[in-house]
Amino acid sequence: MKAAVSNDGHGPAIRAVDPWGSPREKARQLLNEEERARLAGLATIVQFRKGEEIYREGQRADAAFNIITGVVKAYKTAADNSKHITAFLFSSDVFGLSEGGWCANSIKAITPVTAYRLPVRALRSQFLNDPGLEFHVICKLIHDLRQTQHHAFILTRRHALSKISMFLQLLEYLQAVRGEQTTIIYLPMKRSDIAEYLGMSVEAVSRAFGDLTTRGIVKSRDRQHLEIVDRSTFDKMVGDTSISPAAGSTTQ
Amino acid sequence: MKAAVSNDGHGPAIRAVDPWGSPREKARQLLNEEERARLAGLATIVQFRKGEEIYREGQRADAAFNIITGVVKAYKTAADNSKHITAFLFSSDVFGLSEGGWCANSIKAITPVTAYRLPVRALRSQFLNDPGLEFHVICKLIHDLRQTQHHAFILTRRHALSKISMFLQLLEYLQAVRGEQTTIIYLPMKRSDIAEYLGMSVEAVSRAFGDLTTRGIVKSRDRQHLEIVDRSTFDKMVGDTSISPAAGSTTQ
DNA sequence: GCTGACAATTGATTAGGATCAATTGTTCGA
DNA sequence: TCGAACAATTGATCCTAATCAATTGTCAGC
Repeated sequence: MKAAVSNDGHGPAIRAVDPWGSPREKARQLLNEEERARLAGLATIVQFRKGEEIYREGQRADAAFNIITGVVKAYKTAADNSKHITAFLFSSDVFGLSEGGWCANSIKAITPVTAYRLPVRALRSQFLNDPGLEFHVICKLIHDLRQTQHHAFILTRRHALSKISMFLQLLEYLQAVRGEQTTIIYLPMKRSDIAEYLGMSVEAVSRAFGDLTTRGIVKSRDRQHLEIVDRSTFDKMVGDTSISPAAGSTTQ
Repeated sequence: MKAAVSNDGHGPAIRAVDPWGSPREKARQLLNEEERARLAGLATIVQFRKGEEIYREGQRADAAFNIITGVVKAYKTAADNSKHITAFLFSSDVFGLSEGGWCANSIKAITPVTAYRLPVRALRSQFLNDPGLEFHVICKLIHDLRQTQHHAFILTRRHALSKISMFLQLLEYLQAVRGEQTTIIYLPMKRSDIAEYLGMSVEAVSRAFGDLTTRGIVKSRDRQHLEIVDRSTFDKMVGDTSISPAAGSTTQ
């Protein structure tokens, strides 16, 4: 299986301020190398096409997935058929871990995706043998909770520019902890996905990107790749009312 | 210790729609009765005055708390000194459970509070003896995650009325799962707390309550107690674009 | 009961985003 | 390569909530 990302925190070029505290980002990955190895035999590799729905909210969850490459969105569908995106998930993120055995979110691939598929039955038996696994689940949950709290905080921002800036900061940060380059921010998702994640209209998203570009704060190669050129102004947009970093991770 | 709330789900008068799936609300309580009993000797009972800060974000977390009576708010302070309230916690809620050993949020009593105080050292040793405890932590985390996701969803609502209605629905629901009456909704927190929780101005909060009253949807005894009199209209305000319920609880 | 500090409401104005509508840009399969 | 379906942008208008400002209401301590 793919080796755990070597960057376990204070890697080379993490420009992005850590909004959630010390980058204990291994938590994002459910398993460490040893456990991955132990589960390797049980896992199969699966592929999904771009746009493919991996599972639907309310469905029986019969397997958990561990993304190898690609990006996925997790969302809930409201009564009026509008969507609320709860998270974007990237390589080595885990999803489908269910408590009750049902999916709380729908999951859809927004790029082609390769992933390890772990049947819950196998996972369950592994749980009985390996008590340390529970600890990793706890870490993963704490990580998700922290992420979701940060998401909620972004959603409280009044201005479109503020939301978009914080979103870019988030993507940059996630690239950093994945050990990827951070000069160019990769936006695999559609503008409408961003809108649904940030609770704003597509038009507002578009205009916010336009503003950032016009003001010379960012420069975009194409729709999906963008670079922050005026860092200090950018930081001001974000940091204006950004949350003060917490040292650790806590439930509540 | 106080016995676990008898209502473990399908109690008598849960009018409120469950926005998060099956009411597996025991998860809110970290410990079951047996475990409470086992920890009883280690716990001390502590009291906090209204307005008292129980601990501050970034502080070392040397104890976890289990609320007996009273209400508490968890919040983060932004750089510009503005506050973002992440959660309101009620009786039998747990807080202060930390992974890294540091608090991620500040906690302040918004009413007089009585709570069990569990030193982390005692808790830690208990963890070694009792493997089932980890499972309860997982349940608690899943519960918190679900709550926070719902909070994020509320924050995406465009209209003040929608946010306030969903907030009232949430309070009503929480009263129901705590086994309290649900005809009158108790609002222990200040308007400014609600504003900080919902990402809106105090004035907007005030006007939204005014609107609901004027339209005859709610009736308020006093600042802190309010009753929903026109249920169908109320449900329409909420359900307009409310999220469809999920059957279970899942991470992502 | 008074009084001062704080909480909540109410009013007027304004700024920002939602919405509607139309255009341009992109992608992918025939 | 072309064209159709979808994605993104741009423009104009409307509407809501933020903001500023002033008033009223509430409560704790004297």
